[in-house]
Amino acid sequence: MSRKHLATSTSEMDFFQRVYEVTRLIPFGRVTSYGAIASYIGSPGAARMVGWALNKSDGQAVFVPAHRVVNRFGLLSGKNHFSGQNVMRELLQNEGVDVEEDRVVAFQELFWDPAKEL
DNA sequence: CGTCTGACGCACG
DNA sequence: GCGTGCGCCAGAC
Repeated sequence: MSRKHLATSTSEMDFFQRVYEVTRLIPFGRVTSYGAIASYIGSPGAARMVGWALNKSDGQAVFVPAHRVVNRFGLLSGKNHFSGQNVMRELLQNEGVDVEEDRVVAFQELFWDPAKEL
């Protein structure tokens, strides 16, 4: 059977697709971490892969708000992978997320944990 | 086909 | 309490 058919559950999708799906569910003005996503999709410890997947998210048909994903310290570790130097920061500030020194100021408050919120 | 390298996070000393 | 090492898995060389 073709594995391209519309998946009815996340278990039908591969790692990358799961990353994209969860990332799209991050609410406007909120942020989460690579590790939180990895853990939620059933691959705890595969935080690096989440970053790798988001890097490739550029070519996705549906927009993936990769700028809402930061590392566990709230640092914009992936900002260098956007088209411009401060694109990631601008996108976040555009949503009302305060960023200082490449770091989400109210990270703890704005943190959105898929395991808890979903 | 073996090895290195990541948008990370943790266990261990 | 901090530096070092390694696992996660896929892609580049």
